[in-house]
Order: sequence, then C-alpha cells, then structure tokens
Amino acid sequence: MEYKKELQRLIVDIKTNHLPSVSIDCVIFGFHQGQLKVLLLRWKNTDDWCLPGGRIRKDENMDAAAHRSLRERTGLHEIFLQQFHTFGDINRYRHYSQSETMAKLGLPEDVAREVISRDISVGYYALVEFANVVPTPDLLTDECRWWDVQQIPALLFDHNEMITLALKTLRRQLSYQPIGYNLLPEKFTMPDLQQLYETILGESMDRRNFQKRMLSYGILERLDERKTGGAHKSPYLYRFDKEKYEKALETESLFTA
Amino acid sequence: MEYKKELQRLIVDIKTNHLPSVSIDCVIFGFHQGQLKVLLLRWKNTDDWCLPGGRIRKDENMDAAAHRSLRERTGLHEIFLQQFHTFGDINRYRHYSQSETMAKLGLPEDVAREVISRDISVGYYALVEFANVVPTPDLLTDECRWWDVQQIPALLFDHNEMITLALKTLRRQLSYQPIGYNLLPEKFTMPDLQQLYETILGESMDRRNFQKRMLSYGILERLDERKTGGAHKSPYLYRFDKEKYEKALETESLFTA
DNA sequence: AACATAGTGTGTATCGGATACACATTGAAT
DNA sequence: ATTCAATGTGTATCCGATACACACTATGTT
Repeated sequence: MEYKKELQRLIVDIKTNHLPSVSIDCVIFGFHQGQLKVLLLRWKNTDDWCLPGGRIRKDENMDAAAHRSLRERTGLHEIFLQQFHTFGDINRYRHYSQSETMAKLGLPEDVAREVISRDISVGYYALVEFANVVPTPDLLTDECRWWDVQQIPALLFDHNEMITLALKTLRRQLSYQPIGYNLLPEKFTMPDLQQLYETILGESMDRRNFQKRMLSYGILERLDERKTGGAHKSPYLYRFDKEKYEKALETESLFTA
Repeated sequence: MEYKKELQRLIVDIKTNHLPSVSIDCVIFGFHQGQLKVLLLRWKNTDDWCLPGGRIRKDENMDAAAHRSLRERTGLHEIFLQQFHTFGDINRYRHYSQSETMAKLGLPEDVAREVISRDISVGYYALVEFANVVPTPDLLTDECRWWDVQQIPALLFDHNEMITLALKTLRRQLSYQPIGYNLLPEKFTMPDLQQLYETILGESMDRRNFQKRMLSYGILERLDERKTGGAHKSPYLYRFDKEKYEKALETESLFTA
C-alpha cells in the first residue's frame, strides 16, 4: 500500500511541522464565459466535494500558507488573496454528520482523526485568471475542477456557508475597491468588465452608465487597439493602470455605490 | 508562592482544556465624555499594556470564547462583538522584541513559553456601554482600565496594529450598519449620537443634516421626554427601536454614506 | 456590392439624496 | 427681564446616479 504510506507520512509531517487546531480554507473564484466559478476538490473514491485547504507550517506566516495552498491547487504565483472570516464553531458539519463524513472519507481511523479534528479555520478568498489555472488535486483528493457558483452541490463540512460568505464579502468589496485585475486577462473590453461586475453582483446594469462610472475611477487605460472577431462594431481594449489600481485598493476611498 | 501555584494551574488548564496555537484578542471600545476609549490591561509588575485576550476551550465555540473573555474583563453579558481579522504572522513583536517581551513579562521560562508561544490570533472588537463596565484584571495582569484611543501607548506584541485595524473596520461598518445601541445609554439625545459618530469617524458634521440622515434610517424613536440640566434649550431624548435596529444590522442595506 | 444586424461609442435630460445654510425657540445663568 | 448658547426645524442648491436616444461599424447575408 504505497498510498497508505504516503498518507502516514503526511500525517507525521502535519503533526511535526504544522500548527495544530488551525487550518486554512480557500474559496478560489474564477471567471469564464460570463459565469463566476469556484474551484473544488473531490475526495478520493467519493462523489463528495469540498474547498481546497491547507495547514500552516510552524515557520510560516499564515498568509504565506494560504498562498502556498493556492499555488499548489492552481499553479499560480501572484494572486489576489484575502482573508474574509475565521470559522470557529465546534460543529462544522452540515449536510453530513461527523460520522457520515468520516465514513465518506473512508480513511483509517487514526488518519481521519487527524484530518478532520476540531479546527479553527481561517477562510480566504482568491480571485484568479481562469485561463491560467491548472487545477491540481492533492494527496487526499481525486479531482480538482471549476464549478459554476450557481450549481455548487452539497459540500462536506460547512464549506457551502464559506462560499456564501466569501461571495458576500466579495460583493461588498466591490463597493469600495476596484476589482478585475486578477480575474480578467491583461487586455479586456468594457463589456468584459461589465459582465464581470454583473456576474459577481448578480444584476444587470446600464451599459453607458457603467462605462462612465468605471472611467471616472481613473484606473483604466484605453488602448489604441480594438478587439476584432465579433460580428459587430469592434470594442476598444482597456487595461488597468496598475499603479492607480493598487492605490485604489489601499485607500479604499474612490468608490461609493 | 501562592501566585506561582495559580500560574501553574493556569498553564495546565490551558494545555489540557484549550486549543493550542490559537488565541483571541479583544478590542473593547467604550464611549465617554466625547472620547472613544479602549480597555487595556497592564501586565503584572510592569508598565506595559496590552489588549485583553483569551483562549478557546476545546468544547466551546470560538465566538463563545470571545464573549467569555469580554464578560470576564467587563462584567457585561450582552455585548456587540464582532470578529474583524485574524493575525497569523510568525513575528508579532513590534515595539519590543521577543526576548525583551519575555523579560518584561517576568514569567518563569516554562510559563512564558506557554503564554507567548506562536499563536494565530483571532481579533474581535466589541462595543460596550462605558458606564456599565467594571474593568477587571486577570491572573497575569495588575490593572485594567480605559484608555483614550488618541493616547494609547506602545503596546506589547502587535496590539497597536490590532486597535488600528479594529477602528478602521468599525469606521467602515458605520457606512452600512447602524451603531450606538451598545455604546450609548438607553435614552440619549441627538447631539449625543452625533458626538459618537464624530468621535468614531474623527470628523465633524452638520447638525441638521446629521439629524435628517439618522431619522431617515427609521431606527430611532423620539420620546416625549427632554434632557434637562444643560444651560440651554433642552433636547429631545431618543432611543433605538430594537427590532428595526436589529433588522438593519442584518440586512446591511439601509445605509450608504 | 449593397444591405441587414447586433453590438459598440457617445451625449443629454432628469431625478434624488447629500450638502450648505438661516431663523425661531428655549432653558439656565446673570 | 435679559443674555447666551445650544436646540428644533425648513429650504435652496449641488452633484452624482439614473434613464434614455442616436450614430457608427465589423461581420454575415443576399
């Protein structure tokens, strides 16, 4: 049983090199074909999905641990990552009870105890460029793939709640910080950006007013290129002015609605 | 050495009944005489101050642990308490290095290791009614008292940063949620409420516009009483409509500026 | 080659909340 | 009785947000 050996090695590594009682969970948002996506993992030999997560090494900052987790699941290095809530209830089982969950995971008793002990879990959400992601499962999971936010199944633990809260936080963030730098390709059209906003907020907006508002923020740079290929008038391409974008992120002062 | 025995008992209790690597810190805001206050603790036999904190029992929800901490320091039971950030850097020493901090705390080596081991710390902030608080130090501290937010000294660990971030979060919260229920006495005047807002936000506002805005939220009830005693026209007393106030807290939808 | 189509670029009228501002009133102090 | 400082209330104005219309163009169609 090579796999079981690997598992044991993992447990030992966790016990010796990582902080006990604390874990990290990541809600990784991507944007593709007008849909907001979340990256989920499927547990080995089951049909059950959950959020990617990880633990914090004893010699590692917590944010660094979250970045590492994300790197391992997506292959991406520079990502927008933000802590949104820390989950600390004793009972974090929702759709399945603790014993059901244990059974589903199908792990040896001692391993299971380690993997799903009572943890304080720090939730992060990430915004990534869909096209650049290489979804990669880990030792405990068979599959890693994108799910449409609207079609997420009943997840293990309290992970559905985590996604809901992450989305809520993301929506609020939209009202005082710019967004899109990590979700869109470098060059994009105004309709692309609008579609992103509409998808996240779940509502449609007036095309003309949206453009005025975005431009008023002063973080966009219109290029002399246009996007061709569509059977219509070709739209201008824009890109973010990184410097002003970062400044807006910090000050949080530019935005209102 | 009765004290040392008590300390040892504390350490054992922490080790056996509480989660390792996680702690809680509380920024407790009060409001008095037009000033925003924070409750701080002074370490035994030192001049060094820090935030009240605590640990999470193995059989206790994290929020419950925070409430318990607050109850122990203030005597208050029903308080507004909100998680605002989790601090996870390895090095959380700021004004004093780790060894300086160790020295300052003057604890036996083994005790110190337990008390200031590397922790992930979940930060909460609380809003309490100043007059009802009975500041109470704990086993490790000599003194518990209010400090003016503007005059907080260099604290142990990264606690100054915690206060700064808590205040920042509180200010932002003011833009989408009502505030005051836990900071003001049951009956208060419009100028009282305005002073609270001005103190938190650090800016002055127009008296008439402020009143219009507050009343437009529909969470205030004007009483038939007036406050007498001031050498001026006596202002009306108001109180919050608890039900509508709670609803506004939940929806977060009523407020804008 | 001319036309139809659907999406894009841009400008203007209007509404509504936020802001600026003024005058009458009152309770205590003198 | 008078004075003073703070309170109660109303109105004009500003500005961003919203609603809305027409011209333009790259492709697909005939």
